[in-house]
Amino acid sequence: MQPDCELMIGEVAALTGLPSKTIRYYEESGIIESARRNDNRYRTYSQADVQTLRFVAHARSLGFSLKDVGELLSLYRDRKRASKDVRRLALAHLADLDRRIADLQAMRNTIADLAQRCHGDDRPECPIIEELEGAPNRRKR
Amino acid sequence: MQPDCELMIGEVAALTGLPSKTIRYYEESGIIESARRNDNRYRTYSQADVQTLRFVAHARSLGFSLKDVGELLSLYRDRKRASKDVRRLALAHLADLDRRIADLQAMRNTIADLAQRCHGDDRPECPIIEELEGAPNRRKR
DNA sequence: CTTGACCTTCCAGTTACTGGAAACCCCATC
DNA sequence: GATGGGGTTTCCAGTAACTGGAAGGTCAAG
Repeated sequence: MQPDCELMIGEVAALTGLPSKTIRYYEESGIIESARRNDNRYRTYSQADVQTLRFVAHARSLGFSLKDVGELLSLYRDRKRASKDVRRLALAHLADLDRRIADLQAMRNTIADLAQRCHGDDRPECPIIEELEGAPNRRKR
Repeated sequence: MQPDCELMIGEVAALTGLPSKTIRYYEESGIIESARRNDNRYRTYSQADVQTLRFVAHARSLGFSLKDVGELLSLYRDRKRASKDVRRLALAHLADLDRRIADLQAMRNTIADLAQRCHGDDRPECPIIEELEGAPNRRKR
């Protein structure tokens, strides 16, 4: 692969694992800068662009929001970044993940318990329905 | 509280913990049937409506989608329901929750590991950025 | 010259709400 | 009677991060 061969969006999609649509969406939403165009008005990408998109894809796969990804990208590009800024972002995300996991886990445990107590036969009696009929648990917000 | 006193939406909101907006939204999206109106065209609700909305709120708080809530509601109303139908819904939801928890947990562990290895000082070296720079982990889909 | 595989833009739909605007209703007060 | 306050109504828009589809341009092969 030549160092400066220009790639089209489909090739970049194949290289990054991101759908072309998503790459265009990232451009449109300002997460990456607008791609150069060739004579046909087709977007063209360099290897550096592929690297940037891989960074984005990886950050997204770790659950960072696009907003966070934008900040991570600018830290990534900043050679003088302070690692504490990166770490702060990561820790905030970690806390968010923990919150979401705890919420889901609580639901999961309740559902598992109810499902386990439900006969699951042709009769109408059902602890699941009965539970839903009762007062909802306090949901913290 | 009289048995058949008609409540206005704000009172129902207070009784169910659901915002008025959300109650209107549930009506509009067909999850509950359209409320009767009084002379002012204000929505009025019975105690039975409050009970239905509590059911909905509780199911939502357990993470069921509105679509699922619709099905649960019709099972709730069906005196001849088979508990296995309820259970099937619950088990599908459980599987979904487990999938989502596992996904989040994997992210969480990676982030926690990276954050722990990051010095978090004023220097630019950062394992978090380095990880994101590398190839993204295969994400199953 | 047509076909097929790309690419382009634009619009709509997804989920479950939430916020805000403009207007109406009712009651209490000045 | 005017005003104010608190409810209510409808409608429109925005959220997050895409995804699907339509209509049309470009290019190489057959």
